[in-house]
Amino acid sequence: MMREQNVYPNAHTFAGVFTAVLGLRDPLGVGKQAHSAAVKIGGCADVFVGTSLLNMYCKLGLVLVARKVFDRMPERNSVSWAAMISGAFTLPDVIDNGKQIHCYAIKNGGLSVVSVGNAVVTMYGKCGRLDDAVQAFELLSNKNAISWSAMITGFSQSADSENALKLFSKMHFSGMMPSEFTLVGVLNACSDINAAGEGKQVHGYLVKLGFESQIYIMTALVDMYAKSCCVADARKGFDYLQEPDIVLWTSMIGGYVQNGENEDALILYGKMQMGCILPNELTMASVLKACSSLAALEQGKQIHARVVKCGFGVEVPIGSVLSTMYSKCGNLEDGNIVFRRMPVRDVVAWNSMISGLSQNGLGNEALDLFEEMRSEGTKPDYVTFVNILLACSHMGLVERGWGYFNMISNEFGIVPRVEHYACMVDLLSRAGRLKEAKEFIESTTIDHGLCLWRILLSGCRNYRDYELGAHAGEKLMELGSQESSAYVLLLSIYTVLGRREDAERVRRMMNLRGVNKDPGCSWIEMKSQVNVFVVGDQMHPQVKEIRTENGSNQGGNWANKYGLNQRGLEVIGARGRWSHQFRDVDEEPLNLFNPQLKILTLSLSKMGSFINSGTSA
DNA sequence: GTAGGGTTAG
Repeated sequence: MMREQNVYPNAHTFAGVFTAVLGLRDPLGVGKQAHSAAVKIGGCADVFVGTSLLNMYCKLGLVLVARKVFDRMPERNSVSWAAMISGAFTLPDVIDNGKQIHCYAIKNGGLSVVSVGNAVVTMYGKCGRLDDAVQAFELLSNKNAISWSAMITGFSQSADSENALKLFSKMHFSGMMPSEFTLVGVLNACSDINAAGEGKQVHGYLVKLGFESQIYIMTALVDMYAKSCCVADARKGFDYLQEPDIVLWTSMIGGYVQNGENEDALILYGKMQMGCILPNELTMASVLKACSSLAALEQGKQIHARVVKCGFGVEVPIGSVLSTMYSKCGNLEDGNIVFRRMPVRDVVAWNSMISGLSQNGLGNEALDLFEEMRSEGTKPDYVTFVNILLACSHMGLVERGWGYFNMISNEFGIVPRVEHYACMVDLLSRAGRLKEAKEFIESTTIDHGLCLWRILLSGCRNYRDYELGAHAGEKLMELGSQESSAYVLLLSIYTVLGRREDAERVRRMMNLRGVNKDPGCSWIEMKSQVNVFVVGDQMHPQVKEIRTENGSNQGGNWANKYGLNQRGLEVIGARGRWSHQFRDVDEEPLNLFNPQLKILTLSLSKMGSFINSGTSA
């Protein structure tokens, strides 16, 4: 408005602008614009303006940029120094210095001032020093809502959600009214432990207090429902607010992705673009993940183009998901290019590329990359080992697999998870060492529910070990499995063995437990069209070519091009699996009226037009 | 003093 009225800003106007942008939702873009405008009129030479600018960059986490500004300042005052110093602290510095300041405050009676005490609680909470935070919290003689919120948020941010909830209930009974900050902390705690029940109670409570139109609260609420697998409830919350901001859009899109509703995620993204809402890096990461899960290469490329247009680059997290997206679509070269171009590669980025290689059948390369990762000093995490063990599994490297399995705890001090045990059972089963796999399952004390037996069962199917298969199948039934494939397999085993009574028992159990047989299906995108294949499917217009040309050894045949195997059902890459959803057990009459399939094909075509219209602009 | 993200999976 000021500029509309032809009043030109002077240097000091910009100082105000730099401070004001920090309150915006997407401060960096506006801040950078203001920065270059200020440079044009030479405003940054002013100590006051320069200090506001470096303060802005510090608050946005861009300490190096702030340092550049600082170094170029012709004049600095105590505020500039303070801003630069506080911006440059790293976490260990903060803890050490925070402790000193804490002592200083105690000595000088500062803690009797509640705001100082609250700051201490917040500081310890943010650093994950919960014991210290609790101590500081309990020492507060007169706690206000901020004190309670600080402590609750501290718990929930340090993944101690149970204590967050306990403290919230204590706060409630003490008669203290919660603020929006309290409720955001509590909702995050609920989503962290998947406590939809508690989350709903908090939801009811906050409606009573009239907080439901507050955008921070609604975002936390949407996230809570999405993380508790109540994506429809999340959507209700999203629709409730008339003007969702980019964070709320991103939460909802991400909520769909987390729940595997990738088509809905892309449709919502299309809608967002129609509303001319600008995405940010986090939005793009979620949307790309949706493309990656769908193996929708064309959509993914378009969104990649948009990422470039927005100037987002291939930093974490976009780089990781882009690399995954290309690898999952069988385009390892581009996946690798993205990976190599990432300026900083964290453990997730390495994991992406390792899994890309292993999924495409390049297990040795995956293991080499793991070594490269270690030599570059990146510490592997538990996902790294899942990928490594899967690579061993694909190549049948049993002994090396054992080596890596032991390495998890021995060399890296990571407690092996169910996933690692599952990989080992998979590795042993695929290698035909079924007895060993069974002994491994029986020897472990880890709480694996059903999954290890299920993996062994499919291994037994591949090697036609009926006896062991029946054992695994019975275990699954005994443990109350709801999965149709286990029952179907067990049924066919007993049929083959002629054990009619047992077969009949399995059938009765299926009816009793209401286990349904869903046909397996896969899909692949070719030239912007999604081809869906269902078990026993003869409906594809080119099904003849798909079925007959496959199996012949001519180079570049349909099998390689379309990634279909002989049965024409399972989507496989040229050198391995990709985009494969369900594997079928026995041939089942085809149900093309399965509502899920309809949704899949229809929504993909719809969303194509949304996205095209969005990116061609 | 508050909200959203990427890597695994039979």
